[in-house]
Amino acid sequence: MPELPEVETMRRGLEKKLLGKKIQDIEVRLPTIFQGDIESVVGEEFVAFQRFGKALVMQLSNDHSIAAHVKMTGQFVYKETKGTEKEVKNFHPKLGVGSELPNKWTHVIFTFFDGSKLFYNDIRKFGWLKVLPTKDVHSLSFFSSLGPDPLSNLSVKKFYTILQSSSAPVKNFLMNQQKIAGVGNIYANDALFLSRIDPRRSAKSLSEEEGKRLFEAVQAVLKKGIAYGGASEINYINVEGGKGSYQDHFLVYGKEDEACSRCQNPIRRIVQAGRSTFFCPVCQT
DNA sequence: CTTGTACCCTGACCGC
DNA sequence: TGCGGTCAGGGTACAA
Repeated sequence: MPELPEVETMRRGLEKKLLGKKIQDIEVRLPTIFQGDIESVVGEEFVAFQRFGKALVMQLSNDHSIAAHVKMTGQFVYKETKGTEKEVKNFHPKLGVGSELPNKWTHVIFTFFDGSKLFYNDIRKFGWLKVLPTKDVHSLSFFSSLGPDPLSNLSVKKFYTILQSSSAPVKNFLMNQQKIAGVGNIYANDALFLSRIDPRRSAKSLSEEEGKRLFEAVQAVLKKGIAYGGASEINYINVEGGKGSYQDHFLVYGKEDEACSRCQNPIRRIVQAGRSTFFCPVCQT
């Protein structure tokens, strides 16, 4: 579920909590999730946290980085040596994580020299963490094939050019990370609703005006998602163990049969590329 | 080249 | 209460 706004919220949380922290130890409980040499980062400190689409790159003081993708259910949670009452309260048990860490879904534990810890939890084990030289990060196939990020290095003109290169349904286009990076199912649905474009239309069929409308809608929903701290629809939580609230502001996502907020006709659900699409068949054309 | 589909995995949910 | 089946979806491998 984590898409650009959730990962950006994570990035900000990691930056706030971990900048300058020195790694004392990394305990890997599930080797399939963690690749690379731990020894090459022990004793180093975090110097920068970047995000590329839905992926994170945590840079260390010795020219190495830890690249990470949390996929569907990964969580980074930071805790001081002794959890304060407030931290425990913020920790949301309904999201599948109890107040005690580590738990059965904790697969990697970072310990810092000041005694604080960072836990990587992942129910479905789809996520990954990789230690590698910083200069090699963008050679990883995942990063090298990533399209531009709609909130940093993408202009409306470039967006339209990329849009014109694909005959796939525009919904699939938005979710294709090779075209643009960071948009997943929730924000793709909401951006198409906001721009009043039918998700079934071919990407290249959009007029210049529609392309501009869609681009602005994509940026708007992503910014709104970040402003609400992301969507905790399934089990996303932030670095401090708290929830986001964008799920309370979905425009169409998950609203099958509910009245369209614009024209009151029922929202319809269809499946595109194996994913649910929610849209208003009357006012999205 | 593009587009579609199965799969990885587990928890939630539904019907019986 | 519990059991089986289905669904959710990011990315990827592979088929068409």
